[in-house]
Amino acid sequence: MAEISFFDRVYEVVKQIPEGRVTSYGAIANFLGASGSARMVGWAMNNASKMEDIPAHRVVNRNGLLTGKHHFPGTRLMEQLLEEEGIAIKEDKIINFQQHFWDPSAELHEE
DNA sequence: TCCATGACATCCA
DNA sequence: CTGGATGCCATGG
Repeated sequence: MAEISFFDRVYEVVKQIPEGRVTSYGAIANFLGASGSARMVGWAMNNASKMEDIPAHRVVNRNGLLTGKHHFPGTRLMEQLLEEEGIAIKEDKIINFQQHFWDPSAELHEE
């Protein structure tokens, strides 16, 4: 019965990421109150890869590095999508990552 | 129940 | 900078 999994939490947050913005796995994990379980966030994204409503390309690691680009179909799809939103990519990492960074715990709030 | 894996984060050499 | 090791939590076999 509608048991809310950790993934669902991640999906909700990721889906709320505005365009031209990005966030980190740790930030989401932290927002969920599970700082350290950032792996779960990434894993959730793996499952989210099949979700069309999950802009996983807006989720990167804390370095702003496109660690998950290898999981996208194609080689440059992730960075391409980000560039489409106005985010510059250099060497698989986001330029001015801090500038595009979107902190859910700062912009969002508990349900 | 135990073991292995995972799109991370952080520390140390 | 690179590589190895540890922690953290959840899922699957």
